[in-house]
Amino acid sequence: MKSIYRLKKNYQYNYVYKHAQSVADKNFILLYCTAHSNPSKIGFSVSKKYGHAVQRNRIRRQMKAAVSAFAPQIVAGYNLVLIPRKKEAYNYGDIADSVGKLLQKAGLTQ
RNA sequence: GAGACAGCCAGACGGUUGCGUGGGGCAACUCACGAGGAAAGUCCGAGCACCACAGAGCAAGAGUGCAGGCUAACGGCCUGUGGAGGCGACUUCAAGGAAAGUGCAACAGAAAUAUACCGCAGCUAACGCUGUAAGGGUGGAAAUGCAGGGUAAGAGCCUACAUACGUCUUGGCGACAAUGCGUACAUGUAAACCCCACUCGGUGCAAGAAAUGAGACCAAAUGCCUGCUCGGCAUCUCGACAUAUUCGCUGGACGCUAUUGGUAACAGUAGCGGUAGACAGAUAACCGUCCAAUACAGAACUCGGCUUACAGACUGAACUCUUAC
RNA sequence: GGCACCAUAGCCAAGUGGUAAGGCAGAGCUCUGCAAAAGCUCCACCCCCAGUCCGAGUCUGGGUGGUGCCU
Repeated sequence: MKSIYRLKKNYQYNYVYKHAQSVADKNFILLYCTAHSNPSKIGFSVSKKYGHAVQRNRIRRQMKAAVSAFAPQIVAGYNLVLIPRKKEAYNYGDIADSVGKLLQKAGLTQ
């Protein structure tokens, strides 16, 4: 997943947090709001409560891999933030399912 | 069979799809490299940068504390000395000074740095007086322990063996050790203040440098150098969505191997190697084979240590004890 | 990334190395016809592990968790 598809700045994250709509299931929370970005940009936020650095890096990489699988289908003009909910370890199949369902539920896939 | 010491590894190989940095190419694309022994804690020591070149004096504060060596330096390491532990191989210790001074030692106990409650012995008709510190009891600590002599009863009062201190000689670079002689006086606490010796300027890459935009304006004050006195330096403010851009940024007191010197830490010489550099921050997803199995854990300026976390293996010298033959 | 600070009962907290003050809350008892108020009593592994000391909440070292500041 190329870095141009990602949110970079703190103000971008703050904007999403303030203006976002959200959808969630037991695994993830997905925040999204309209923006002038084309294609859409996505950021990942993993809390320190989730675990130490190795665990946080692992869940972030798995989220990136799952999102990049859906990347061609995502509608342009949105900024997204994806946040994990569970504290236990994930397996990749569940992550991919959840992300796909959430994107569909939010109406962001073509 | 049970231990003791030293060291090393931290899954490997392959396939498909992807990520970061750098090189090549007009481009499509392609090639190379891509987290650790602790990257962690930030506990010490340095480099580097700015403050003045890191300064002078005074005061205060902080740290270290057996000896010799190693190191760029260190509070680190090595080899010893002494204490403590272990049958032993061996392990371990913030290990100067209590005779410079001050403070503290609750409760218990007769008495806590000075004493005589019970007791023992002598004298006395008795009250009591004198001598004593064997024994009892309290306490973490009560005038060195134990045996013999000695005595009215006792007591280093005397003697042997220990213990502690002082001192001569000898050995050792030294810490110190051994023998002899003398003494038995000095409670503990410095991880209480303190004394002695040595060391320490401050801030940390969010240090700092360059370039760019806007608005003021050339004056005597402001700021900084940890307190004071000197001495000195710099020179406006704001913004860029509180980390704009580029640099700092990775080749070093570097690593590995061999050899020489050294008990060792380490040092010298020769050869070989090229080893992340991001800025929302790169190692992932799926699968196959081997394996008994994969722990602790993710670089953010860089090194040397220390401390803490850690599954499972492996190696060395053949070191100690016990049992059997 | 760097630099500082804190941790004592459910909550707020005091605490010179020598028995852990106090307030609120909670539980029990007294009082009352029943309550409230009042009074009495109870409620602590001083964050954890080592060390120094005769003796650590306090002193020293290490760890855990939390808080603040630095452009």
